[in-house]
Formats: sequence, structure tokens, C-alpha cells
Amino acid sequence: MRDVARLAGVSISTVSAVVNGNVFVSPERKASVQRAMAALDYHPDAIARSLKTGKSNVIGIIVPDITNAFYPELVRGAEDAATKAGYSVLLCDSSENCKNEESHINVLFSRRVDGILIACCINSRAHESLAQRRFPLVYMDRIPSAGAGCSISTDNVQAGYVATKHLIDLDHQRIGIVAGYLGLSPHHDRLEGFRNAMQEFHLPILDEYLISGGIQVADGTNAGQALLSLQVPPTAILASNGNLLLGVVQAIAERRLKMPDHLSVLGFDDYLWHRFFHPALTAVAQPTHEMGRRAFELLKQMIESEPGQEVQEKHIRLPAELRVRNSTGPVPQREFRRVLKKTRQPVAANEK
Amino acid sequence: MRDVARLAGVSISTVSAVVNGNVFVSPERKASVQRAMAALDYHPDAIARSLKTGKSNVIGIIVPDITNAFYPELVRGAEDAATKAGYSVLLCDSSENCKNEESHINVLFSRRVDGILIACCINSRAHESLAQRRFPLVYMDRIPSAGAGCSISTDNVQAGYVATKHLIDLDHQRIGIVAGYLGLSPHHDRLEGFRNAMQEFHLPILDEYLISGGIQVADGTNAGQALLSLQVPPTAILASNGNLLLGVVQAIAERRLKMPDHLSVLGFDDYLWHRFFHPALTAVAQPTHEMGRRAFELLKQMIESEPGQEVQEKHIRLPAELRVRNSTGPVPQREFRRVLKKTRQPVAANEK
DNA sequence: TCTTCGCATCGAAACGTTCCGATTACGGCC
DNA sequence: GGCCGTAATCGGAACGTTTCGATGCGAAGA
Repeated sequence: MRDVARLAGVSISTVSAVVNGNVFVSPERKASVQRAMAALDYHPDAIARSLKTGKSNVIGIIVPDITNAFYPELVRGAEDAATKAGYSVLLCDSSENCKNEESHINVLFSRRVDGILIACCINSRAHESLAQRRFPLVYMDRIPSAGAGCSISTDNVQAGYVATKHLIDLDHQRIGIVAGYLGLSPHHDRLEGFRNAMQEFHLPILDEYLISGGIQVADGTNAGQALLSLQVPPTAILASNGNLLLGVVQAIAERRLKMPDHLSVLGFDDYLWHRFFHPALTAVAQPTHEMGRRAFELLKQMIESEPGQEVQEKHIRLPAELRVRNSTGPVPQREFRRVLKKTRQPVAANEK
Repeated sequence: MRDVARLAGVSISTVSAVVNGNVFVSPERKASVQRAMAALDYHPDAIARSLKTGKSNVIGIIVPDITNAFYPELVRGAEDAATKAGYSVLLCDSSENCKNEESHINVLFSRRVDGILIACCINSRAHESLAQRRFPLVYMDRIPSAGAGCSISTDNVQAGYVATKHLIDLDHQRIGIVAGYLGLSPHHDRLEGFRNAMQEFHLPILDEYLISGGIQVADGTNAGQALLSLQVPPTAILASNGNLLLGVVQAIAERRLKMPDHLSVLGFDDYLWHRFFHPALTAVAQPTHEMGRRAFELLKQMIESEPGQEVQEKHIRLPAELRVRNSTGPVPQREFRRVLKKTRQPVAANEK
């Protein structure tokens, strides 16, 4: 910058004025400064600028596992919006581990990020370290029950309701649910939606049809096996996320059962490959990209709001969309139901 | 820092010495400084530190599309290693678009990142803006043919060879390949491996069995349809990435053909869901997480090397691993081959 | 002709660190 | 008791910006 100033024969402040364009500079000087900048291949140093202005134009995004197909979409939505607005994104992966999450938060603070977007990990204590400070922060997808603060997620109660209603509309009455980990708001809420729908249509919710606990593929397989081993198995199964859905599909394949003839299956989260299964899987899609985008926009509002004024919208809930494909259908006919009851042992493993 | 110094009754430099631990400070002073830091909830400002030291401890990672399942794994590997080494990661998504890629590179430079990990986009001109400056940079997965610089990727020639060899070992002779976009090194190299294997076993490479161009699911579907519509369709199809594989599977399903009875299919990149297809899909897996990890480690070496010494290892190639499942099998028997030839029109669409 | 005003430009302090050279304190030795 | 060496601590410049008050200068008004 000093060199640019010298070459252009102006002061450093004038160069700064040209770079930032907030102060009027006479056209001829401006041109000569720009020429000098080009000649020296000058690029402003964002670090020095941040130090001076106290604003980094960087946000942090913390996710529990970028490898889980839900998060790339979310991050993408946020990153696209951030880039467009001149922000950069520090990505942190907590590996679903509180210690990591906390240390990431500390690093982000010391890097002076302007705000944080977080999809917190299981048993997260993030809100404890975050809530006290009045700091721009938006929870995404997984909303801690305790902490205050802005949040954005799918309306999972509605999503759970819609999915269940779809099965009920197909005349299913014995509906099993692989509910995931109920300490996480999405799973908790989806179960609530399920309950709402069942109650609305006066259907009983049997304990043995409700399996909760893990959120991995293996948990889905176990749950599916358990449901299919029951004296009277459900005629439809709802899986609370994409991994559990895969597990359930696996358990069904092991018994050589066919969807939707023998039983119906649907899951939350709709991923690319769901369309290419046989049969194509019915799923409840979340507006994940939009969630990321709006999360950033909310955060930006908070960052740029004057200390006095409050941000109005605190908790955004986006509607989910049911995508009906071929893994759900009418209640199995009598002979299929017999097959369903008879096949209580897996035929062969599919996994390799 | 000034406040901490005042509270502890020491100079600012002493606080700095305590924070960095590189200068000896007497135990009692050290303790009082630490007490003061805790009392004031002091956290060192990484930005000021970066300005002073000229090192940001931040690296940039540029990927063409984080939504493509290959990249989260890669990013995860790099991020894990970076975090462990005290680095943070600025994530940039180029959307497979050169303009975006270039502007991301500029932003990363002005943010003074210590190095860049890049999986460049199609027709990338990144090496032009990067090669000139002697800057820590590692190309991942997609290696530009022009630019110099360190790189890491799967040994895709070997991968292509192994995949093809697997089919040849099953006595396939008419092997179709959906080769992707040959301007990208992975696809180019896999085709080369395919060619090597075919030549080694004196099998002809028919033009009509080689389809290249796009890398999306739809491209795979089109290519699959084209191959299946041939007078004499191939008895096995190789798809050059996960999306193309999905497309091919789709084309096969449309014709109600069964793998591996009617034809064998396998693809590059092994993803979670491949195991849950019916039949489970044979695939060539890349050590993606490790690739990310080692990419970072290579970059770190470059960052921390003295200006004099050169980094020795310039181009790392990691071995791929064939995972045989149930979508590949022996050459279809006579009657199945007849089905294959007869079914030249799709039966029904699976997609919704 | 002298004062006043507005506008373009400039100089310098400050942001929160690091780090080098300088300073102080203290014990041992002649 | 004065001198020296060592070790702990300190002062201050510098990193590359922004920003604010100061400065100079020309035009307009009295």
C-alpha cells in the first residue's frame, strides 16, 4: 500500500480511499492509483483490515459430520449466500463430539468470526458457552431445547405428520416408526408429528412399534429386524432419517420381502439415490439448501443490526415436502400379510 | 492483553510470553498472568497475531461441488488433519465454474491463507493464476495437465485397469464404458486403465461401446440407454463415477433387466448406499478420507519448509480398492443374452 | 483585498499482537 | 565492596490497514 502510494505520488490514505470508494477522490488521482495498484499487483490485506475495523467478514459453520449427506447441502446453501454477500466460511466438523465442538467454538472466537451457524452435536453443551455472550448465532436443523437464540429448521412436527398421514391415507393402521435419537430435536419432533397423526385418526401407538436410540444405518437394520420379527409386524415403517431408512431397507431385503407389496416404507430426508432404488423410495424432503441460505441471511441480519435493535424473526420453520414414489402403497393383501408374518428369519445377508 | 498485563502487574510482553510459552517466565508471574487471563476471560486475537507473524494458520479448500458425495469425505479428511495441526479451513465451492474458482482464489489470497488445497473445476484456469507465484498448493483428485505443482489422487489408471480386469476375469468380452468427461484427469486416466486391460487381453475396444461427455446422473442414463439399444449390447458396463453409475442402473431398470443375470455393472467411487441396492453394487473405492488427510500433510510440509529446501514428493498416487458385490457376475447365459438383445425399448420410467 | 467556506488530500494514531534489543536484579567472585 | 554474568522482565517498533482531525488551496462573498 505504501509502495502503491509512492508510485502514484499520493498518500496512503488516498490509496485507502480509492480502494474503499467511500471518500471522494478526483478522477485523475483515482486513475493513477489504480494504475499503480495494477502495476504492483496490489491486493488489500484482509487481515490488517479486519484488525482495524474489528470485522472479519468470516463466519463459522459447525456441523456434526459433513460426511452425512444432509450437511453438504446445508453448507452449500449457506456458503453460496455467504460468498454472494462477501463473507467467507470457516468450516468445522465436530464429529458428533462435544469436546470438538467446544474447541471449534473457541477457535472461531479467537479468529474473530462475525457469526456462527451451528448444527450442534448430540448432547451439545454449545449453548452454555454461546448463550451468555450476545453474539450472532443461528442454530440450524438441530435446535437445543435449553438455549435461547435464533434457529432455523424444517417443521419436523409437520413433516412427521405428513409422512404418517400418507400411510394412514393408504389405510395402514399398524405403523412402525424407527424414531432415531430422541434427544435431537428433528427426531423428537418427527415422532411428535407421528403421534399427532395417529391420535387424530384414533390409531393406537404400540410400544413395540416404536423403536428409538441410534441414528446410524446399523441402528436402522436392527430396528427393522426387530419390527419384522414381531408376532404381528407393522404393515408400514417410517424411518426418521436417511441412514435409518437404508438400514430398514436392508432388513427388509434380508427377508426377501418386497415393497410395497409386503409392506410400505418411507423415510425422512430425500437424497439423490432414493430415486434409483427398487422400488424408488418414498421420502419426506427437507428444503435443505434453502435452510442454509436463510440461516446465513438471518445471521447476516444479526451481524449487521445495530446493538440497539433486535432481530425480529427468531425461529424459522420451513415446510417439508412429501415425495411419493413406489416404496409405499396400499395395505398388503391377505396373502402378502401371511408372508410378512411367516418370514421371521432373514434369508441371507446382503451386506458385503 | 493490556488489561491482563495491568491486572497481573506485568508488561504486555510478559503476557505474550506466557501465552506463547516460548520464553521462560518465572512460575509465580506465570500463575498470576494466568489468573488475570481467566479473570478477564482473555482470548488471544488470532487476527492481530496473523498480522504480526505473517502466518494465518488458515488454509483454503476449493471444491467443485460439496454436494457431490465424493467431496465431503475428502474435505473431512483434510479438515480433520488440519484441525489436529492447529489450522482452520476456509471452504469454497466453485460450483464447477471457473469464474467462481478464480474469485475464490483471489479472496483466499487476500485473506492470507497459508496454503490452498484444490479440486479444480472443469476447464479450470486456476493453474495460470497459481503457478506463477511460489505458493503452497496441492491439487487433489483432479490434476490439471498443464500446471506444475504437487498433487494427490487415486491411481486412476490402476483403478480403471482393476475394474476392467475384474470383468475380463468373469469372461466378459463386450464391455461398455461410460467414461465421463475426458477433460478431467480421473476420467481420462480410468479410461486409460480400461484400454490397458483390454489391450492386454487382446479385446477390441469398440467405438460404440465407449461413451463420454457428461458426469451427471442424466448423462449416465442416456449413455446406458444408448448402450442397451445397440444391435449387440455389451454384457458389462463400467461407469466412471457414482452419478453415472446411478444413471446406468436407472437405464437398466427401465428395461426391466436384472444384474448380474442379464448384464454386469460396476462403477467408480463406492458410496454408502451402493451396498443397499438390489443387487448390491460392485464398485472401485477410493481412499478418499486418506487422500484428504495426506493432501493436508503435503501442504503443511510445503508451508513449513524453509524457502531453500524443496518438498521431495510431488505427485502422490493412492491405490484404489475393488469391492466385489452382486451387480457383477459371469457372462450372461445364452437365454439371458437373448433377453438383453430383445429389450431395446424401456419398459417404464422409474424416476419421479 | 481580505475573510470564509468547502473540498480534496494528507499525517498520524490506533487496532492487538510479536519479538528484538535494552534494562534491571541478583548472586558469585576477585 | 565493586564488578561481571546470567536470567527474567520490559519498552517499543512494526505488521497493513482505517479513520479522524488537520491542512492547504481555490472560489465566492463582503
